[in-house]
Order: sequence, then structure tokens, then C-alpha cells
Amino acid sequence: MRGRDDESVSFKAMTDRRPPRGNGPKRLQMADIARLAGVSTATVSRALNNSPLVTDETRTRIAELARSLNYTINVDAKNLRLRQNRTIAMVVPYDPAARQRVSDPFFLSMLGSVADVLTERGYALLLSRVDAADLQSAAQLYDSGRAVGVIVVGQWRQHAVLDALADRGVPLVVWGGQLPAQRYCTVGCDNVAGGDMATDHLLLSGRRRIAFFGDVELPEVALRRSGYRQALVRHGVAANPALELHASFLPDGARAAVDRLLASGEPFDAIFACSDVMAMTAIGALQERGLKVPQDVAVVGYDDVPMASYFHPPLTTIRQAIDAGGRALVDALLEQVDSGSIPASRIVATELVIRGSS
Amino acid sequence: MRGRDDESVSFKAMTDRRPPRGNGPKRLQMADIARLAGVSTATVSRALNNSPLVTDETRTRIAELARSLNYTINVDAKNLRLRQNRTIAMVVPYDPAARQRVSDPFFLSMLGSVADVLTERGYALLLSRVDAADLQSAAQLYDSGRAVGVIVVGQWRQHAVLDALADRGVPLVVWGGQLPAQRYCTVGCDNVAGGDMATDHLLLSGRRRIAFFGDVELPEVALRRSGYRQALVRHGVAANPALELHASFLPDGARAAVDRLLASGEPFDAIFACSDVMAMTAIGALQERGLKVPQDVAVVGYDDVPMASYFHPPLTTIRQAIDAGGRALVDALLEQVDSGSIPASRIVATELVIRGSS
DNA sequence: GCAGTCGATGAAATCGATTGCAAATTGATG
DNA sequence: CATCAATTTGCAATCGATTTCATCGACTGC
Repeated sequence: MRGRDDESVSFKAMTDRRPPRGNGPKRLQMADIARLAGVSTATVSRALNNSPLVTDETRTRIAELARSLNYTINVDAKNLRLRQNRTIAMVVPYDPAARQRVSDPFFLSMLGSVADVLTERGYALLLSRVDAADLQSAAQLYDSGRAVGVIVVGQWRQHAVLDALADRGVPLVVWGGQLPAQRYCTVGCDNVAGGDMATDHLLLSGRRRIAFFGDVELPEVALRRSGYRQALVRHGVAANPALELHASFLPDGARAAVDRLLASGEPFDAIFACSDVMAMTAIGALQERGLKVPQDVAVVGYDDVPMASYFHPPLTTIRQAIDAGGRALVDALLEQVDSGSIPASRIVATELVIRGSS
Repeated sequence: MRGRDDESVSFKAMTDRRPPRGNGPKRLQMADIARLAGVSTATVSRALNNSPLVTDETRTRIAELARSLNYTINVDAKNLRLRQNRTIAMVVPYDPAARQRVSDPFFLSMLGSVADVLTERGYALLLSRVDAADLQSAAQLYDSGRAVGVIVVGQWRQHAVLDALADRGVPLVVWGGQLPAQRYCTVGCDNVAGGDMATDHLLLSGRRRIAFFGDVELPEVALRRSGYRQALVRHGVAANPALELHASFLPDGARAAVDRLLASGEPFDAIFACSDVMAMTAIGALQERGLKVPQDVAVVGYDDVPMASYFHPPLTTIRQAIDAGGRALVDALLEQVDSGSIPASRIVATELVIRGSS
């Protein structure tokens, strides 16, 4: 016959209401392995989980059988039974107002870093783009049991929503700046120190009219501006509001800022841009207008994305340790999942990398 | 409405062997909603799935209760019962030989694009980094029932492995070049046409000594080189092997190639680089050595990553339609999942974008 | 040879949802 | 007031794994 000789098949066929719908052909399941190995599913389960309750002989026999048939356990069933789950969700918000993807390589590198760490830890990464204005929905990934916790890249303008999610008990870690009374855990570099370092470096090299480019509605950027102002004060340079320009992370935010700055007639001899992409596009815009970098205008960026060192002129920038950051995000989240309490926020290494653009 | 409030609970408590282990506190489940709404789980299930079998009044009452309690169904249980799964896996290979992440923004942009399309279609994206030499393991995501299909970004050197996976019935779509007798479905731009366009453009602008930068072990790159050679032949220019340089996608592949090219003493007046990142780093290297782009050397890249237009000089490049590509990948995969048969490979728009670097 | 141990295995309950079928409710009609 | 049809709702089986408890054998010692 079909090789299935016992009556369990016909019994099953009788009582089985046909499965609702399912994609693909029949997938191999534990019962199949059990039948072929001449044991029960209990034994197969134990064998595949390296339980000491099965003979080594049985274990290897089953393991080989399973491997040769490309059998892998059904994760849904396993998770259901164990009420566990080795998946974490990562949310990369996008800006719907601009109907534009956030394509900054920094975010994407962070994503890659987190993916690597999770892979190493045996966790899966569920990636989701969500409307930055609706971070609330990120929690669904947790509520539905799909993921044990959520990593959000960037606070954007959603500080209050993040606080609320944390209050609700959603395991949550956010890449971003530390805010006074936040109730969620953040991981990020020391943005004040970063802004200070960048500005300090420009001041030390003799620049006095340093422009700041960024969107201060974002906490990280606001903190960097604090650092910028703090360095100016320390060096006895008065802050000049006309040199603080709004520039979004969208592709031509910095170009527009350069245009406005030039149009304003306000003299300047340096720019501190809040991301490398902004810095690079600003440099491009300056060069097109005949200004030399760093001779006429020195530029410092932020992030140290891979391209920064290959750019021409190579970009002076504030390095955010992306690998350490990914690892810290994952550590903090898993710690929170295990302990149930919100761990302290972590700061990752921040350092000035001096290259040709300043 | 049965008074199902107390006895069902005590009955459950009696027969329940305590759950093995589970993370977090008790999560809300359908039975809770049912109890609070005074109905059975069957009704709750139907209400939440908009079945016509429940009264509108009941449906809205249950829906509001569920929403107010932040209830979301357990996806594992649902998937198990329905033997379905709305998750697809995306695999971004990394090169372990170089112990280096593939950080090319093109791959990452593609990832973002796929994520967007899947979100729109109600699918989740499981992201996994795998050793490029072990693409085999990508199939585990399918075998374990975690995902209904797999998208692989880039063929790398694994053509044979991909063929084998397709033969085994793993729903699979690969971003990459079309090869003669491949048995898996690819989505990608027309690499031969792309290589031809880039070279043709350089030839039309009077360049004759055009270097080619790329790693021809990768199918896509080999195809682009075919286009490059084809264009040369058409214009009656003899191909010069000394101008075809190996350059990897790793960060300083192009810089090294520029060094070798200059060291060889072989004269050249243009470079066709197989990615924008290569092109940008090549331009940086040329400028450092005092060569002007495009006056001394014209450069054309490939991909049209977001930064290409903000670079200085703005990069002439071959645009691969990333959004269309992501959509095509998802379409092809879901089609394969539904139909069970391997759909035809798709070609996405490829076009020359002329900017300042050539 | 027989009770007592210990080790390996199997039977069955369970995780949280869906759904075919049966039962209950309602309304209409004879 | 009884019967029947049309709606709603509930019961219970089911998805594929894990794990408790019971069982079955093989040894051991007396």
C-alpha cells in the first residue's frame, strides 16, 4: 500500500475534517518521523531536543532520519506549546508626511547590526516599517505574541507614545537620546558629548562662525545642539540663532539648508551637520557653488557611516559605535524580557574621527 | 447566555498542569474576552474575523471590548490551526571570508522596499543574515514553517545551491541576474542592457579607454561586463583585458582597483563601476591623486542609490528601479506560494541617469 | 525465582485559536 | 398552541509540538 501500513492513517482520515486551507503540499511533521523511526512522537521530540531520557543510539538514529528528510519542527506549534517565542520585532519608522522612506544608511546599518546579534543569539528578527506618527501600532507585534519585545529605531516625535507603551508593559528598547524623565529604556550615544566634540574640534581649528544643521524636534538632534551650544559657550563664542538651521533627514534637507544659509547672507566658516548624509550633501552643495571644503567651509558630520571615509574629502565625523549599539539594544531588550523590569539606559561609545573635511 | 463565569475557571485550574515556562505575565487570550463578553470563544473568533454569522451588535461589542483591552489574537495558535502563515523570509547574505558586512546601501534599500510592499500586503518580514557560502540554511526558514517563502538578495557564488533549493520545492525568489538554465525565479534589471548603456554613453561622449570595475564571479557583474564588451564591439573599440579590473563590493574594493590601474600604467579615460559605492570611492581615489572627474576620467556607476544625486560631482549611473524591484520580488514569491509553480523571471526597469560625473 | 530499581518509551493532556455541526432562540404561520 | 424555517450561538475536534505520568523491560540482590 502506501507504505503507511497501520490503521492510524485510516482513523485519521475518518475523523479528520479536511484542513481549512493551507499553502503548499503536505509538510513533514514529527508524527511522520516517529512512524518511520518506529517510535512515538514523544521520543522524537525528546531526541531532537537532546533530552537525556533517550538512548544515544535512538537519538542519533532519529536525528539522522530527520536531517536526511530535511525535517524541521513547526515553530508555530512549538511556540504555542511552550508559550515562548524567540523573535523580536524591529521597527523602523518612516515619515509619512514626506511620503518618503527613511533611507539614511545609518538606520539601515543599525538594522544589519541588530540582525547579526540576534542571529548569533538564536533569535529571529521581524522587521516592520511603521508610520512614525503611529508608533502605537508597533506594540501589536508584541500584543499578538509574534515577538517578545520591540526595538524602535529613533524616537522621532513620539516620546509620549513610547512612554505610554512602556507603561503598558510592552518590552521596548529605543535607539535614541536620553530624555529627563523617560520611562522607557534607550540605547544611544552621548549626543550632548557628540555635539560638543564636533563643535569643539571646529573651534580648536580656528572656526568661529559654525552653523548647525538638524531637526531639533527630534530629541537626539536637540541634544546634539545642546552640546554644540555648550562648546560655543566654553570657548566664549556667542551662539547665533541665524546659524542654527532646520534640516530634515530627508534626502535634500541639507541642500535646502545650505541654500537658505547662503541666501541669508550670514557669514559662516563651518557646518556641523547632524548626520553624515546631511554633511555629504551639504559638501556637494557647497562645492557646486564654488566654495572649497575644508578651506572655505569646514564640515563635520555625525554617524561615521561606511562611506564617510571614502568620500572626498573624507568626512570628519562623530562615530556612533554601530556594532556596539546593536549589541546593546539586543542585550537591553532581552534583559527586559527576562527580568520583566526596565533596565537602565545605555550609552554607547562616541568619538570624534578627524578626516579631511575639517 | 450561559453563566460560564466561575465553573469553567475552576475546572481549568484543576486540570491545568502548569505551563512549562513562558515569558512575561499572563497575556490576554480569546477565552478572557469571551468570558467578559458573556459569549463563547467561537463567537469571539467569528466576531473578530467579521463572520456574517454574528449579529452586528455582538460584533461591535466584542470588537470594542477587545480593542479597549489591547487584545490581539495569538498568531502562533492561529497559524497552527489554519496551517497558514503570512510571513516571508528575506535573506541578506554576508561575506564571511571578509568578515565584513555587506553594507552596500543598495541591498539595504531593497530590503526597505520589500518591507514596505509586504507591510502593505499584510505580510511580515523575517530578516536573516546568512553566510553567503551557506545559503542552504536559508531554506530552514521555510522548512520550519516560519515563512511561506524566501527572498534572497544576490546570487553571489551560489547558483548551484539556489538551483538545488528550487528543485526541493522551496518557494524562492532571488534578486540577481538571469542565467541560462536556472531553475529558480529571479527578479532583476537587465544587466547586459545596463552594462551596454553605461558603456555606450561613455563611448558617445568620446571616451575610448574605458575601464571596467567589478567582481565577475558574481553573475550580475558578469552580465554587466558582457554588456560592456558588447557596446565596445558595436563601436569598433577593441576590448582591452588590462582595463577589466577585479573589484569587490567590500568598502575599499574600488580604491584598490584604482591603485592597481594607475600602477599598471595603462592609460584610461573612463571607468564603468558596477555599483555606485564603487564609483563614489573610485572618484574619491582619483581626486586624491589629482585627477579631475569628469575632465580627466569620466565615471559611471550602477544602482542609483539615493546619495548618487547628492554626491559631488553628481553621479551618472544606471538606475535599477528599487521600488519596482521590491514589488516584483514579492509578487513573484506570493505567486509561487499560491500556485506552487515557479513563475517566470522578471526584469525591472533599467535606465541611464546622466549627471555630472561623465 | 521474585520483588525492587532504574531507564527508556508511550499515551494523553495541553498550548490558543478556528469551524463543522448541533442546539437554542426567534419569528412566522397554520 | 404547535410546527417549521431562519438566525445566532455553543460544543468539541483540530492544528503539531512538548511534557507529565504510567508502563514496560531489563537487571540486581537475596
